[in-house]
Amino acid sequence: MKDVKARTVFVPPHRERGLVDARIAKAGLRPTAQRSVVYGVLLDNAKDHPTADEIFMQAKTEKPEISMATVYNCLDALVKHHLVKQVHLDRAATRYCPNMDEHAHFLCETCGEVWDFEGVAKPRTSAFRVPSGFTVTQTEVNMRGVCPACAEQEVVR
Amino acid sequence: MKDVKARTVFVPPHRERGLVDARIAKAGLRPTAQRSVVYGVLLDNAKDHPTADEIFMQAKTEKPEISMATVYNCLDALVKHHLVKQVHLDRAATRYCPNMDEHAHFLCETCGEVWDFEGVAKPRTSAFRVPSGFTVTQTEVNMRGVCPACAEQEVVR
DNA sequence: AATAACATTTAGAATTATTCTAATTCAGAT
DNA sequence: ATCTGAATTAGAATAATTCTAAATGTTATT
Repeated sequence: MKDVKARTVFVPPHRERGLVDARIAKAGLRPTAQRSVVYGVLLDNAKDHPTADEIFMQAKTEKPEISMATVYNCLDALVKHHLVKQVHLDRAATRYCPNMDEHAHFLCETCGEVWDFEGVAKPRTSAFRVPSGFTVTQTEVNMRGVCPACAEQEVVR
Repeated sequence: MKDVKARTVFVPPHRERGLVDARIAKAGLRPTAQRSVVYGVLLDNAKDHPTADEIFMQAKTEKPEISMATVYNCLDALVKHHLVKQVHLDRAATRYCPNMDEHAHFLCETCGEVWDFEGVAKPRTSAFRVPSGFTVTQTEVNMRGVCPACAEQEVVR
């Protein structure tokens, strides 16, 4: 539904050398070349919520030998170490999100684009009534509807 | 991870004949035999959040000729007509939920059981900050953690 | 009641995302 | 240098879902 933009092979300027590795190390993971590339790609395309396959295609431009299995391995490791979140919006491929701040996801049902909605209620807020005895470690809020651009289109049509 | 209990072929007493069909019709769908069985199975096992496959297996006990494709067709139709919700908790098979009241889902990461948490904030509440221009038609709240039973086990171990 | 038009169901093939496997490579410790 | 365990790799395997084309069922029309 969406294409990852083409890009030259060198590391983008805003992805500072070492910063990515430092974050990976701090999370308790060994910063291998593959993990750095995968996490870097994700940080560069945070707003796109790419799928494993999209990440794979992009990662290959930086590291042509990387394999799909490795992308999955890396993503799993990053998820397990709380650097990345999985987003499950529909039957389609899992999307990945490096924004660990509290936020919701919005899927436009017309164009398929995914958006971040910042500042939703924290899980501990009174808004959520968690029965006693349950321990909640993660909360995912997914919305669906129509984005402004598609709503505009609809009016015109 | 979970088994649908075996059951005899006759329609369970609490699933009143006609009620299921009436609901389907009211939603704007023709109440075919297959749709009634699928929706009926779902209503009977609402708390289980069954997958398409689990629904298929159960539906076969009532209607042995039913096919998997039909189960998917029926579920899609029921979802489209707002009688049933899809639940996307993880990479695994989509689960289906006939409880259309506002509620959240909780996945126990230890036992895989899914629970309904009633009474969460409605999407329009101030808890969710939806940027202007976006129309939200549906909100899904998914939590994960440990359920009371599994927490108990952990202490014992 | 017969027919046409259309929707639904069916079995099985096809697709797609993800996981698994076994061999290889790599990094850090000795 | 060498050992050891972790990470990576290609490709096969699996599992959920979708697609396809034929058959069946339903409704509206005559």
